[in-house]
Amino acid sequence: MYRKDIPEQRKVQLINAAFETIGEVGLASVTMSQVATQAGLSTGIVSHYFGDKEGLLNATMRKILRDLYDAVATCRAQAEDTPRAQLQAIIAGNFHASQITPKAMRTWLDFWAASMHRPALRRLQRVNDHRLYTHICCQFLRVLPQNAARRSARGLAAMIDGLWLRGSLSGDHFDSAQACQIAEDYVDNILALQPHRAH
Amino acid sequence: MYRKDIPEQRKVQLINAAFETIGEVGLASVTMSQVATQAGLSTGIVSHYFGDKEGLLNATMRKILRDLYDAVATCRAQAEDTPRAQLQAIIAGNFHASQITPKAMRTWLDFWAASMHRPALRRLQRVNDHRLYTHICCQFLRVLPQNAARRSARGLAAMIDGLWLRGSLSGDHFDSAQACQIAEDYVDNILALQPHRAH
Amino acid sequence: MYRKDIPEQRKVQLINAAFETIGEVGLASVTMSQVATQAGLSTGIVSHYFGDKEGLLNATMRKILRDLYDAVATCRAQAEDTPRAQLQAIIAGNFHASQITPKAMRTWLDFWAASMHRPALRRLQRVNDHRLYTHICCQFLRVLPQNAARRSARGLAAMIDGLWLRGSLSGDHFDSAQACQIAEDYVDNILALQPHRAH
Amino acid sequence: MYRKDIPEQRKVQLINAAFETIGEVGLASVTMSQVATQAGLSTGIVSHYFGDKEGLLNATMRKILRDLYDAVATCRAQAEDTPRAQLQAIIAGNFHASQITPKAMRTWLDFWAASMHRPALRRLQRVNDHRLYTHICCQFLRVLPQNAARRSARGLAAMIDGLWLRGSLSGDHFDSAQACQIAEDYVDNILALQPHRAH
DNA sequence: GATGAATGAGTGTTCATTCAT
DNA sequence: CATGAATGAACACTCATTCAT
Repeated sequence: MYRKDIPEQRKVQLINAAFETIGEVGLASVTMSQVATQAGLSTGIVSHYFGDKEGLLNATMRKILRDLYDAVATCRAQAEDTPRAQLQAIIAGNFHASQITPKAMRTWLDFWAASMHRPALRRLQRVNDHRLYTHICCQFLRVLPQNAARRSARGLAAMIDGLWLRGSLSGDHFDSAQACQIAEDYVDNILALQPHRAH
Repeated sequence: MYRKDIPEQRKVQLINAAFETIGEVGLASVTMSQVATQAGLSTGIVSHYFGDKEGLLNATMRKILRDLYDAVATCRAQAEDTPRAQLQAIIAGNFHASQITPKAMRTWLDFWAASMHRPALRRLQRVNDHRLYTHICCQFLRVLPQNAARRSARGLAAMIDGLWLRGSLSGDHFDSAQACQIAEDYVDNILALQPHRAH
Repeated sequence: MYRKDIPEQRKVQLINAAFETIGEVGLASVTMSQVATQAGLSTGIVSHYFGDKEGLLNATMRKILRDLYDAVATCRAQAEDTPRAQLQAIIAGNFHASQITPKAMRTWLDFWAASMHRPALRRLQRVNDHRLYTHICCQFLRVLPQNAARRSARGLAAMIDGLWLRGSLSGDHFDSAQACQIAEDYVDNILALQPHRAH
Repeated sequence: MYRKDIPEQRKVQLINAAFETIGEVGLASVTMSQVATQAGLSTGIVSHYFGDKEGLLNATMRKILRDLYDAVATCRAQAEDTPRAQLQAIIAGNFHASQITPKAMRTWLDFWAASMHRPALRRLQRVNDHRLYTHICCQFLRVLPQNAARRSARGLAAMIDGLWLRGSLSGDHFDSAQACQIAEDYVDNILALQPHRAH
């Protein structure tokens, strides 16, 4: 059991190194040697554990998605179980401190663009996208009819991604509070216009 | 005048070829030979006209931004000069048929990601981003106080980019009408909640 | 006759441009476009007049050798016809102002090295080398027995080329007076040791 | 210790291959593939060990200079410690069998010409040139006043380089004995004219 | 005669991948 | 298990040369 965990540790080590390195130099210019060096390991080890470069990138993207999922899940667990609170938690989770560092945002965007051309990444990306939509939609369905809920969910998901996308361009500081405020206003406007079916 | 236009023709030819090829294989894997072949020209010609690969990519991105600008400008010119109509025109322009083909959307996203790591592209991207925000903000300012106008402009810009970003993932069909609907609802909700300073 | 001289003018123009450009960037990195630009002409013209690059380089080397020959011939014509005076004139001609500019020295050396690998240039170089030796030898033969004259001629020719070679390395300033002094001392020592057969 | 020496072996292997190949085709036309093939290795390995072409050329020039230094040092070690014997040893070392093969001479000259345009090579060349001068000057200073010693040192250094330079042009055979004779005569003439301060 | 747009072979260099140790 | 030396295909880019105008 002790020895069996070494491989797993190596993988984690390499995935973290990949995340760091991609954040620094970009997905387009990252090399396997850079990742190995960052991890303090030898060049051959990457192929040894992940087969090839694509394997490492897939694993890295999975880690990133999981981190986002965890951030959102933590926020939601701490929030009340009302639609408004849950939606605010989802928003807050997506703009969680761990998700809005320049490095994280650049990496995110790099993977998003890469997923256009790499089927394996695309599948991961789609699952994730759909999850955000579904979670939002579930909450809206508690207070809106289906069509309105779906439209609102699409709108909120787009707004979250759009705020993040535009923020990624600025470079150093992402105004998380402002982003949350704008997204929450959107939610509040929608809820305010509804007949009082909920809470 | 006849001879002097040949270079310009070649440049356009190559930029179009670059756009096509990037749309097919992605910015990360496009090669200069591929572009040259697509343009029906020899490999050396690209460096001859654009200096190097970066020069061609910059020119290609400029073309893409100009195309979007033209689409938006055309829509706005055909709309009435009320805030609501102009905002709808901006939305419609951003989801214009020429902008939502899978190829165009993939290319857009590729360039966005690349602009994180290439200063020249970043500058272009920033100018463009700011322009969308400014145009929207101008219209909101006609009916909203400054702070509200700014917040709404950020929200709408984010929503437009987010709808487009999420749509780029789907692959084949982008539901332009639905996207417009969601963005217009956002605008209408904002305008509806305002004291009746405008129309 | 007027029109027939235009081609000749063009050739001279191009050869001068080649000399200038090689002096600046070196024989190894000079391109035909650079030469054409320096001459204020089009790129195609070089092949038109000289066939190919090698043709231009051969012509350029010929010009350089002729310039040196002229410098030496001028000096010799102005000197008395004694062995010592003639040898001093040969020395002076080789270190003539036109021959010891950094540009001229670099170009010289570049052509010398190139002549190791290009038969056409090698032939030119050999003719020139032999001419320096012969001229010197002729003068020594007036005062020395054949063997001694030959040895001395080889020595003086080597010293002249060596002074020039070592001077070419310094970069900006070649101490012409010092070089002449050293070479003349060599001549004087040889003549001083001889039985007084001459003057 | 066994594994650590492999890189060093490869470097030596590649430097030798570079020397051989440059001797055959010239510095101007040598390609990295040619060197790699000559060394029996793959093309990528050169960049792996020397960074780029310039790195390999610098290393190759260093090797050449070191070889000359060793040849001179060996000759001097075997000679008596009198000025005349030491100067003869320096002359002999410069015309040592290993230094006067056509290949070696061509390569030398190629590097000398290249050093005009490449700062890194120029530095090496200057150090080497100065060393020859200094060694000679030290010996002359034992029997001549400072000014005369310096002038004589410049003369002898020039003569050595000039003999070698002119010899490089001949192609196949360099008459080492004749070259030594001429240079030694120069030394003897200088020493003979001196008041009898030395041996 | 003269142009300069176009070619395409050839270069240095990078890097994922392999495999003997 | 792990290493890192070695590979070689692929790339961007250069430039002498050609040829339609």
